[in-house]
Amino acid sequence: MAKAASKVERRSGIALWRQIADRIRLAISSGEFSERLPPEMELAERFGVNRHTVRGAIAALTQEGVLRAEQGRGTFVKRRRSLSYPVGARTRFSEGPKGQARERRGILLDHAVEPADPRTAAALEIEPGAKVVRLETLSEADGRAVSRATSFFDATRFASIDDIYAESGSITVALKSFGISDYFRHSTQISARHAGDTDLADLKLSPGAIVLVTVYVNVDPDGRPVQFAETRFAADLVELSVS
Amino acid sequence: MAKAASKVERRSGIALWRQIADRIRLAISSGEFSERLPPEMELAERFGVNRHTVRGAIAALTQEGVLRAEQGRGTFVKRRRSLSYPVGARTRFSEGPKGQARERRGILLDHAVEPADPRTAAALEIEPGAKVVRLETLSEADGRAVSRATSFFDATRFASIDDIYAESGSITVALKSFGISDYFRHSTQISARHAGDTDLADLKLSPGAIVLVTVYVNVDPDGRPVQFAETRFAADLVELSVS
DNA sequence: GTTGATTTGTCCGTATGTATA
DNA sequence: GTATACATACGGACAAATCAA
Repeated sequence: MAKAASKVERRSGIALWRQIADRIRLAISSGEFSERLPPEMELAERFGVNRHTVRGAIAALTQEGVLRAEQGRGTFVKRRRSLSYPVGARTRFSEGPKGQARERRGILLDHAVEPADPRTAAALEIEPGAKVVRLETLSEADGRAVSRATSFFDATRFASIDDIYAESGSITVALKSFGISDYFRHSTQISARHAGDTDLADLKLSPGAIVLVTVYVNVDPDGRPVQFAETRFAADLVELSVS
Repeated sequence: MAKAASKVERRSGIALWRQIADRIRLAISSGEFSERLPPEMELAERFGVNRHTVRGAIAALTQEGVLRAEQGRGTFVKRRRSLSYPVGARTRFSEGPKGQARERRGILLDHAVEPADPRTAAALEIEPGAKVVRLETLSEADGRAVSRATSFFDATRFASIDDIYAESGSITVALKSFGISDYFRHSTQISARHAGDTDLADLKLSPGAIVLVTVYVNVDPDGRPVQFAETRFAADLVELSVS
């Protein structure tokens, strides 16, 4: 790839230090800065700004846990392996990040029984307005929040699925207790957008952060829909893998 | 979904008017504002800011082509359908957006023959440093730039593939002229990040925009890799569909 | 061990942009 | 439109830590 042209835009509504922070984060993820960052003066010259402005960007990234600055030595990139989640017919989150054996848990943030909106009803193949259970869940890997999900289940089939999820922290286990020993991913829609307020807070992201959004339906072996859900992944931590 | 909590953050490095512009864009894409925006005063109250700040946000979105303000009548949402691209074993871009029949074309921006870096060599199963053809391409649907791709081909097998792509605007057609009548998607990695400078320019995006990134290998019927590529989609225009 | 070069950390002051009233 | 408060960006200077000659 060509080296990035040093174009930071003024009066764009985004502070220079934040634009530069984003650029540095990008350069790290693209492997341009692998271990150590260039000195502040060099970065300032490259981006065409004052050294203090670069320091602002570095301070933000340090706060974010991306960088670690050491007086007199330099600024270093904190190593953070990216997680790869599989997406396909046999996708289930309990499998977690592919390959990497990691400590993983699901946390129930909130739950409610409510009437299904038209889109949810269509996905679950029930009457619009029929009662559904909504679960708001958070998934952590190695103590780091990686995804936030909103799931819907038919309330007549899966009453009190919230209790079982709260205990087990696993959709797979929860469904098993309702006699669903196996299930399949019917379809997955993938998009990306800026994180909203609640995701920003729950996933501990900084403003402007990106979430990878998957919207999907899981069906039982008979092809009956059991779960309609939207999962939002912190895009700087995970990638999705289709095979 | 719950109504968005009105929390715009100060001293976050992002001007309030831009945060609000992002929120409005989000509300539009989630269908909350489908046709007409609420009055400026109502928005100001909702986000907890001054009316002038909301006007700044609306001005930016109007400039961006998302909104259209009419004197005395209100502010209206310019309709823009989102494109859905399939991802799977039989994925090829010439199929284009699923379902929607649209005018679609591929444009060759640049090409070069160069030694393969280790990652490319591994993906194409050739010796590191062996010559590869690199194609930089842009895809448009209905005259709107939707994706930017960087592709690599083994230069000994696919010499002058650039010429054929430039003529046909299609990878499928180009490969066919080399005797590859059919091919399969071996694997796809999906991630999301802020658009870099060149993508910003080529896809005509505004700073801070998001790209959906797919990295993949296409193989011929014998399982031999033929193409290693990264495609970057404008995230506000497209979603990916795995089935 | 000393010196000098390099690099991050902190202080000053000033000008401009952003947001409110 | 005007006034006020605060955040952003710049420029310079110096202190503190590190490293190598």
